[in-house]
Parts: sequence; C-alpha cells; structure tokens
Amino acid sequence: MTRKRFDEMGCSVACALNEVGDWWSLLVVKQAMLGTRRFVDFQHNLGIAKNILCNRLTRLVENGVMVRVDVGEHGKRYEYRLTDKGRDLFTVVTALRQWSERWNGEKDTMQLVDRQTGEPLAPVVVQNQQGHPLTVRDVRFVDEDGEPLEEAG
Amino acid sequence: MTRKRFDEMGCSVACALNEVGDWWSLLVVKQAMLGTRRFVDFQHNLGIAKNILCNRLTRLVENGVMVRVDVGEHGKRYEYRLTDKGRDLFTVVTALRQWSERWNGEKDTMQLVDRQTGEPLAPVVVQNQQGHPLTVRDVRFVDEDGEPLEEAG
DNA sequence: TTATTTGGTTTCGTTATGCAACCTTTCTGG
DNA sequence: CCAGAAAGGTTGCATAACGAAACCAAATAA
Repeated sequence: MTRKRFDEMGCSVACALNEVGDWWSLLVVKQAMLGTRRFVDFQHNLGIAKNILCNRLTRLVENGVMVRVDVGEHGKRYEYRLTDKGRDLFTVVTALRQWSERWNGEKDTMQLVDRQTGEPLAPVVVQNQQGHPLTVRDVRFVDEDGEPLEEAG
Repeated sequence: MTRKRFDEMGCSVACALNEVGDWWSLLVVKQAMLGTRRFVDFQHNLGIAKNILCNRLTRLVENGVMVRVDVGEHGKRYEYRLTDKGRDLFTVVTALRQWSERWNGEKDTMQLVDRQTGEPLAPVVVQNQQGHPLTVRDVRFVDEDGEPLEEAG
C-alpha cells in the first residue's frame, strides 16, 4: 500500500502537505532559515538520521523548495539552500511557531526579532483586503462560481 | 524504534509538529474548519482510512485541538469540534493554502472570502510591531538574553 | 601521505499506513 | 415493536516509512 496521494484531492492544503507534510521537512526548512546549509550541520542540529535527512533533502530539492549547490573546490561538496519558494514558507513556519508558543508555552530557547528595531515580531494573522483581522468564523468557503459551500456532510 | 520525539528539542516549531505534524492531522483540522463534525463525514470528505482517522481524532483530542462531544439522544453518538486552540490553527492552514496556491497553482475548487464583504482574503504575512511586512532576511534569531545566534554549524 | 570529514548507501528491525472485514450500539422506516 | 441501515469504532494483515548503526568513496585537512 502506497501512502495516500495528497496532490490529487483538489485541495491546496493537501497539496502543500504532500510536499512538506511529513514530520521532518518543515524542520529542515526552519533550520535552513537559521542559516544551516551543510548536510552534517542539518544532521547535528536536528538529530535526524542520515538516510532520512538524505531522503528529505532530495525531496525538497525535487519540489523546488531547496537547491543543491556544488561548492567543492575540486569535486563534489554540497550546500543546500532555500529557493524563493522555500523562503516563502517563512509565514507558515512563523505561524506554527507562534501557535505553539501561545498554547504550549515558551519551550524555545530562540526568539525572532526585527533585524532593524530588535523588537519581537507581531503575531501572524489572517486579514481581509482592508487589513482587518479575520478568524475562521469571519470567512466563508465558496466554490469557483462564488456559491457558498455546504460540505459539512 | 519509536518515532523521534519532537517535543523535547527545545524548538517550538518541532513542538507544534509533534501535535499536528503528520500527514493527516492538519487536513482533519482544515476539514473541521469547513464545518465537518461527524466521524463518517471526515471519513468521506477526506478519503481517510477509519483506523487512521480514529487515531488522529483521538490524538487531536488528547492535545486539546478538538473535543469529542456526545450528541446521542439515548447513548453514544459523537461530534468532533475544534477548540479555541484548534481554531487558532486557522492562520497556519491559511498560510499553507496560500503558499500552495502561489507556487503550485490553483488546484483547489474552493476559495475563502470575507463573510462581510465577499472579497478574497489578503495574503498572510509576517509583520513587525508597526505592521511592516518582514521576510526571513529581515529578522534575526536571538537567544533568551537577546544575543545573536550563530548556529549555522 | 595519512587521517578525518563529508555526503551519502545498505541492512535490518520497528513503526505507521491502507484496506477490508467485523462488531456493537443507535437511529429510522414501517 | 421490529428489521435494517448507519455510526463509530476494532482487528488482522500487507506494504511503506522511519531510525540506528555500519559501511564506503571522494574530498579536504594535517
């Protein structure tokens, strides 16, 4: 039995999870955002098994989230770097981090601050076009024609 | 070998992934945000195996993301509903959805709009205290004492 | 030139996932 | 009230993913 395909469910969330939805991928991306680029550094910082790391990096490269750059002077020695697509996951990672801190307490030894001001970041929120914050209760789910969706059942 | 514990890595992202980081959990949460509450409805809408769904719902309840409410008139018949903690994942799910739509195209038959105005949502962004958008390059990672972190290696 | 580091691959045992069958309790139609 | 269907699981089995450690070739450092 192969794992369920998430990229054919007609759901963009499922599609995203198909690329970064396993236990390790987002952690690798997060680590890359901290500046880690080398295989061994990912391995040591994350405590991940080498074969799993190898597999994840390969998949992230295949999906365009990271690129493998040959930095060897006389042969192969690699760096793994985030692409624009990968860097764009910053919102997701930050939202996840903040959610965890809100509900599970500060278990992180690390904090994110604005490089300019040194102040902590504002909470990530969903907003409408006017910049007004929205909760899940403030939105409606509509189909392509703008018709309301009633798919509770 | 048990799966790696993510809640003891001193990383809030890892801690979050420990709760909702498997393939299905976030999809269950997303489905609940669409209004789904019953076991069979989750099953049909997601196409998930019953034992996996059972396992995920149990874990989500254990982690306080959902609650199981007995709605049977003369016995047991359940509804699974999001808690405040679960609803707070709206930001994460929306960020993930938008990321997928930006980079993989519109593969979703569903759209989110502001219930009031009917307009599509604004992109979820990370901001500083003044409401200015920040990319990963605009932030610094500091430890508890505010000292810059250089953990690339 | 030898030792060490890097970036893997292989092997093997354990865990997770998917599918189908089955089971008990509750609701529905007549 | 009774038959049948539906809800909400559980169990068993087969396959896939994961984790730890051993091993290995190429590149670099000493």
